[in-house]
Amino acid sequence: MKKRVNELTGVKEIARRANVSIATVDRVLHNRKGVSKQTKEKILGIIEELNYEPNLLAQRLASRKILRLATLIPEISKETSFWDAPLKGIEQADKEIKQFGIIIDKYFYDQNKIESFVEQTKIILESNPDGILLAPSFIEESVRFTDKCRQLNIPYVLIDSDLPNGGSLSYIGPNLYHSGYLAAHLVSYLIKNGEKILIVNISREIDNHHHLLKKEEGFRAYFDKHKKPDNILKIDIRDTDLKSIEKYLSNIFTEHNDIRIVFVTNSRVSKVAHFIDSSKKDVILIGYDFLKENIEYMDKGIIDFLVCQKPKQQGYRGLISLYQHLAFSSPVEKIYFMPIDILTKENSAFYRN
Amino acid sequence: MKKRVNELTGVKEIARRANVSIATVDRVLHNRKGVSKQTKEKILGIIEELNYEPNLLAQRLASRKILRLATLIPEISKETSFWDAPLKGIEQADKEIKQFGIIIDKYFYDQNKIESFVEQTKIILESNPDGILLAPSFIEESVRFTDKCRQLNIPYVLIDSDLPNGGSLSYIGPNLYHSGYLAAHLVSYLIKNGEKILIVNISREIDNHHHLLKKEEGFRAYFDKHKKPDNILKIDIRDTDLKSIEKYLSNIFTEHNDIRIVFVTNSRVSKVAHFIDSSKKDVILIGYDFLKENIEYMDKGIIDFLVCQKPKQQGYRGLISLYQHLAFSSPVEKIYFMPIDILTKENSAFYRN
DNA sequence: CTGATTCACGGGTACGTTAACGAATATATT
DNA sequence: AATATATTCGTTAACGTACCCGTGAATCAG
Repeated sequence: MKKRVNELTGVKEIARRANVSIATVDRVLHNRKGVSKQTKEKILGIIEELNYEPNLLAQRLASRKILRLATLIPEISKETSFWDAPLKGIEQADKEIKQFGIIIDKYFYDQNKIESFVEQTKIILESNPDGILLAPSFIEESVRFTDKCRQLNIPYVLIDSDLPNGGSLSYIGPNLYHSGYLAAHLVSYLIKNGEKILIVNISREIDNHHHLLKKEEGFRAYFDKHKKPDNILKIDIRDTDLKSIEKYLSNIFTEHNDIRIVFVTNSRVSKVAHFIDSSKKDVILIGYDFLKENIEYMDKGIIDFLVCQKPKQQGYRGLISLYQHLAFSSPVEKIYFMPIDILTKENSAFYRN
Repeated sequence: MKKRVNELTGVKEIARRANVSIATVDRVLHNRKGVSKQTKEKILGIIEELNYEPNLLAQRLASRKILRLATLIPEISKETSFWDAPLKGIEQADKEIKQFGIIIDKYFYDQNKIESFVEQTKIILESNPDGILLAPSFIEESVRFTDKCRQLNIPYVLIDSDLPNGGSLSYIGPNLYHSGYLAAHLVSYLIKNGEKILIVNISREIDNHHHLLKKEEGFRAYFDKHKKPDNILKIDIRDTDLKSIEKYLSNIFTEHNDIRIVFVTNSRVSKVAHFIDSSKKDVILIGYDFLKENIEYMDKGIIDFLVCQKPKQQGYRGLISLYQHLAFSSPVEKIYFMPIDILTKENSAFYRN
């Protein structure tokens, strides 16, 4: 540890070289008006020459601005604990940037109630935040909301699924199509001739369903492009309670006793696992997401593979992106696809969500 | 954006409540001497009460300390570009924390020359850094070096492989055993009865070899615990040039024409891929690391799976840990195992190293 | 009892940046 | 020409913390 040497950087040095006060340098740096063209260019030249970079610490410290960010994601329901992870990411980001003068207000909606979503968006707009992190489950309503945000010049970041209207500061989430494609690729290693594949979609709300269709599309696309297995079955289940699900599954398994691979297009795979487990079927089960209940079935050897896309990171990165954009106007990747992680019994213990 | 409200936090508020000056509060915070027991306790009480957390920005800004960190990793050789990734991580960390008064000096050694390693450690010790990031390829010499560091009270973080003497601030890297175990688990899905597995170790230096043995051990352990495949072959190749490697492989493939799975225990898998490709063998090839040449063979369909452990993150996290420990004495995970990532042709494009 | 030493504490400046406020000069208006 | 208005710039007080230096009081040595 040494004393800091007297470096010749910073606004002070720039001011000295330009024979002006630091206030003038500051004006140029934030290109505010009140500086003659001449001196402005002179200062810009010196900034270039020194390739000055502002001290972020001092910047944030001296800035009396407070940034208020709002997050809107589904509440954690009994049906699925998926949204626990993004929330954790949000909380972590909150903790890290709280000191930097950032206030984060968290809002939640019920994934089964569109009204709750709309209501929360209204509350958020009234609070007039500086930026928004949104998980847009309901497409139409989300489009309306984000259009409004653009009108009001409030930047927003989307996580988990994208919207068709564009204009977000960034999308951070999975490439659904490719995650399905990957799953099919895995399956291609696992399946033998004559065996059947079963695709299982479990979802109540139509909007979320769109999510699943994208994955299914990718899944099928793989087999269209490569050697097609003899038979791909599919079942859509619109109830999310265990009993209904088991009934549907039981039916289709009775009808087809040569199903070898089961691909569940979302995190409800644990419910399918419950059925497979109790009915002692010998199938390979592939599903989505690093949830406690899924991991348990993986450890038991019922679920073979889980595809996962770092939901916690999505929340975390989303907020950090907003913060960096607002505080330092740093560039943000417009589309940030999460990696498509493959989990098995043997690497899940090391996974970082 | 609003003005910051007049909050009553910070040393000033503590000082006000305790009827002392901020200097005294500061003394207590850094528990330096010069404060009577009475007032110290009073101040500590108030700190507790407000659950005061120091403003890290102001802390770093006001601190005249400069932290100097040294990194020592293998240089990027023609033989393998593996160390490019950790270096990138180091550079990224450098960029991010440069402003916080951190100077990072990078040192490199030749993985084929122990002397170069020893020499660099000497230079580093002479420079008397505040912390060290080390990739300890040569075990014995590294132990000697780190023992010295502990004597001198210089904290160090290990990446990529751990050392037996303990005492590091943190180990950040793979769990080699489990990565081999995982690979075997994958293989168990892919292999059919009667087919043979070939393990390929390619390494010149004995020390690095230890790395590979750990993976092999994990790999074999899986099959010891589960149904054992009929035949696991193994070949140790001590030359790293393509020609020698191909000769060895050619021999063993001639001898055994029913090898179905090839498991290469490190990143040199691309050289094996070259052989497989040109000799048109139909085998499943599993190897390590997200290197350009490996990805190319994966895209061509020659390499089926790559196991990868975020080498860039290792460099990045290592430095960040050191920084946080030294600057804020924040707690650091003693062992941080990287996730064991499975890459295939279909998810490698989304991978973040 | 005097001088030196130690102890407990406060004053004040610095870190690099922001931005409110106001001064000085130039230009426009009547 | 006198006044009003714009333009261009400097002074200065923050932001929250670190730490040097100085002061007064208590304690100790001789």
